[in-house]
Amino acid sequence: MTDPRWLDDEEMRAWQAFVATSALLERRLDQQLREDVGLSHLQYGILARLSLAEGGAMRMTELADSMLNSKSGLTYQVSQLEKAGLVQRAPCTIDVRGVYAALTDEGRQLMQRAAPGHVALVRELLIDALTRDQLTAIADGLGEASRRMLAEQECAQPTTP
Amino acid sequence: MTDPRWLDDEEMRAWQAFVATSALLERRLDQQLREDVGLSHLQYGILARLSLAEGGAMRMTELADSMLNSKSGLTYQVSQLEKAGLVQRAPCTIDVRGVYAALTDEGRQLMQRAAPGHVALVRELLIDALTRDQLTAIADGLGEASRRMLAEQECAQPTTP
DNA sequence: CGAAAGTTGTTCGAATTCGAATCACCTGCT
DNA sequence: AGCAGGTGATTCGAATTCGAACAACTTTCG
Repeated sequence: MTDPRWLDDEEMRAWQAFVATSALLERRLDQQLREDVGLSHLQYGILARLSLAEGGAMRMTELADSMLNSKSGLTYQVSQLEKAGLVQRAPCTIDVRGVYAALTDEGRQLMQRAAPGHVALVRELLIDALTRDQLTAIADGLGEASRRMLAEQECAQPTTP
Repeated sequence: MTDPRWLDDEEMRAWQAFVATSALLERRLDQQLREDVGLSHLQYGILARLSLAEGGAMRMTELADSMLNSKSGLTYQVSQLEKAGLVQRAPCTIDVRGVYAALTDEGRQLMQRAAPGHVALVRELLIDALTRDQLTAIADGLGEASRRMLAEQECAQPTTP
């Protein structure tokens, strides 16, 4: 536990830019989605993930894992979305404990209304601020970073003495 | 409001990498700080910001603006930090309404204990996953993006007819 | 001066988050 | 079969978040 390598100027610049962008972007996207279609960014994320899934439905845990969220947080949000008629729960036949969250027609329609504006804002605030080279560097670099974190997460090997 | 330019593969790859990294990193840093020194990432951020300030003190609004946080959120967190003895409020002599949040000795000491581990984790999870070129691209690209968002924010020109 | 308008920080209520505990159920092993 | 341990989803309480409303003060300008 010696003195760790501090961040040099360039590293600090990258780190601060990353944190600032992350915070500002999250706030803006959330705000726009709210006044646009009445969804939080997280709720949009859930619906978006479901849109991509086979049949517009996923098991709760699978959905929770694919999002940032904890399982209890997902239970709450899916309940909210269900109240709003955008998602419907369905029992799982293979495993009685299991629950599917399935996109409703209304949910799909809302996504079609929400997506263009959302994508446009992502483009305006982030993508269009980047050169093509920067875009590639970010895709590669952050892709690698997130892959590492995800891989680490799955190594929960129990050491049973 | 025609069909907006969708994201192409490369853009999508960058966007997803960014979102994933942002979420995973935030979670990990928060978790480590909590078990290391009992601070949330936000609280650490507040103390870090104060450390850099002249005399270890800042006005509440200035502090709130420099962080992501809303003013009410800051009031809450500073109260928490004050309870923990890491920060102390002080009245502002120039403006009676004003309040300074000032780092205490204890707060400064805690930061000295917290910083090395925090920096080490930032390095491990993000910095060390990037090549030097990627680091520079991120610093430049995301720096530009965050600068644009901040600039936009300050243009709240009232249109008084 | 002195009223109108803007700032500053806090308080309030509602919504959201998390982790721990819980209950019901599946799986593997003997 | 039957038990031990693991898994899936929910519920609960505590902590945190936000925006709107507020009170106190400052600034601006006629």
